[in-house]
Amino acid sequence: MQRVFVLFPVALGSFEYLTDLNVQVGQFVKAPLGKKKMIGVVWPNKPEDHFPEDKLKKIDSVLPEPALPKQTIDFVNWVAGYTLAPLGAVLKMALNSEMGKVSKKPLVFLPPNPGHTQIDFSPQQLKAVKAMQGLSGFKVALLDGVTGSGKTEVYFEEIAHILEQKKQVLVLLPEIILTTAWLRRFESRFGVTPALWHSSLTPKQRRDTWEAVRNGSAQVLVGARSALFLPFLNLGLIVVDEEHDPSFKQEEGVLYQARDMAIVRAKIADCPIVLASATPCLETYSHAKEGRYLHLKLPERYAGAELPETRIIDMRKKEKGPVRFISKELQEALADRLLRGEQSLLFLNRRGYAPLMLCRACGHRIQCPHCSAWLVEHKGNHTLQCHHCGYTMPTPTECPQCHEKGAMVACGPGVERIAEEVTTLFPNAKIAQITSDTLLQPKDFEILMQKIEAGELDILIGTQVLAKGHHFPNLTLVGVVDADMGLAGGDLRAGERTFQLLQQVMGRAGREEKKGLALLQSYNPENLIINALSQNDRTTFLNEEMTTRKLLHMPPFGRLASIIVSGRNQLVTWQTIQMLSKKAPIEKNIEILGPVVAPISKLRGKFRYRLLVKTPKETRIQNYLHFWLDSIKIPASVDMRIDIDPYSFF
DNA sequence: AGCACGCCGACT
DNA sequence: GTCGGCGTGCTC
Repeated sequence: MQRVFVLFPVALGSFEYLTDLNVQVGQFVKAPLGKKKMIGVVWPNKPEDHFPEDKLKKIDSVLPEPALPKQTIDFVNWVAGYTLAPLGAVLKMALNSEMGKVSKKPLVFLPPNPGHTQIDFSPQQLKAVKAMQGLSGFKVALLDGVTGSGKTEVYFEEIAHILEQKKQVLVLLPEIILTTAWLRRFESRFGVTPALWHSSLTPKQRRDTWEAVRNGSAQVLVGARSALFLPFLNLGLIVVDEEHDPSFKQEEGVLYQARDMAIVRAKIADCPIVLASATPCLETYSHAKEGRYLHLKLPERYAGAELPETRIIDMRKKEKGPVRFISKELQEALADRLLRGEQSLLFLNRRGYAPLMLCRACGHRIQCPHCSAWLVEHKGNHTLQCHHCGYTMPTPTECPQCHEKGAMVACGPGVERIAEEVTTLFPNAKIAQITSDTLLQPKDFEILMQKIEAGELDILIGTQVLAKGHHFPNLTLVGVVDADMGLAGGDLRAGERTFQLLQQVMGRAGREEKKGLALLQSYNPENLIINALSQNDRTTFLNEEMTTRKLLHMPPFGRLASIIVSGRNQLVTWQTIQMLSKKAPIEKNIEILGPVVAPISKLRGKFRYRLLVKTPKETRIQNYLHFWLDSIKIPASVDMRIDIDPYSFF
């Protein structure tokens, strides 16, 4: 009989068992846990932490499933240690729900052909390709190219290079809905489509893809952030495309930043990692500037296309005629494109018709019953919706408070309202609203893209789903309806996010021979970010932002962790965070900020409060948090979670 | 994460 | 008397 540790895919640590079976670390076993039998993984021993022998249960059986690779085990351990998430919760991300089942007819993944197509590279692209091919072992490279500079083809070349060495490649993309265009490019370069990993795979697809990654038959895998935890056997390259994209930060369950964890994964595999972006995030840019990352620059658009001309429209100036959300200048630019048969894009990052319904008679504002947020009017289906919890109600005809009829007014614009205004201004234009409400499935996206390409649409009006990676050859005008929108709220990354998002959106204009125009409507035209955007001056913005962060010891010049406490009972929840705050150990150079009410103080019926821990860069913030929190008991009705390197301050 | 235990209110 | 609501604590 030997003692072994087993880790299960549930939010717990590893448990000790007895067995007379011959088991190896990484093997899958079935063992009793509570009242149930569960499949877990034999985990490395922790010699210091043994359980009384008479309380140990026995392992039932060893599964014929091949063992989890050692690199995956090391990675799970590392991520749990860094994020302070329960080890088993991290393991869960590395397994699939069908562990132990065998597919009768597994999916077949063909070998991509590295030599399928030869690409004509510009001298700059060629330089980047050569530099990447020179990498050996672990190294981070930032592929820093303006929108339309051909970054994808450059990293495809590195993928081909790694495939020739018979190693596996992982490509992380921010949102899988965008991949149809990407997959087509991959297919034309390599002759086949790669293996895919995302949340809408069927259980069988997950099972088969997982297995194909583990046995090496899937050579290139493209996926969303969770693909990082797949059991690669011989990983030779990771690519993180659009590395600045905020969706790489997982904000539910285990809280982690996939870009940062990808770097750790590459380190464990001792292989290079390429971060690609036109607007690198500040952390990445700073490391590249310091020389810690290889900085590969593609400063020009491919095939001589020029970056769009950009102008700010000062919305403070009063215009004659009716008050509109679309200024005269933007209207004229739209009219001009319609005349020339070119396409336009109007960007507003707000779904629905209006973000607030207000009663003119009594001033009542309609709020979500579960969240501290206004309900958003959606005229399309005559509802009011909460964008935080999904609560929906029919649009009322009278005020719910004072019952005055016809007094409810819509305040502010959403995409639907802009579409309405465009229809009034240009009744003959073919327009489309493009938001996550209208694009429910990848197929919807495909159909839309075909319509755009076929010239069946004149004006696209949409949210950030339009911002990324798309190539619209005939689109020559981008109008940003409210450039100031993202700057409110004052969170650490508001400026950076706005800059990245708007730069990406503006980059959709004029990607081929026709010159593009981008117009930014702003009530704040002197703002540094708006100005940097209008002058296409990324360097000024990044340097200014870096100076500020350095001064405030904010990331990447300091470390942050957020402690979020939530519960249905407001008083108990508040008392809990007060208690936590009072028990924080006093350390030199460590600041505890708060407690504060989270910006959306009530979400899905739970009250939320937050503490922010700020330490110097050199401090291992996890050690401090362990020292502080490990011995503290909090009421079971209150949930506490820790967010290391928080991105959102909700 | 599940699941059971146990303590209070409502109903046959 | 008993059914069942969910707050609390445990799983090697």
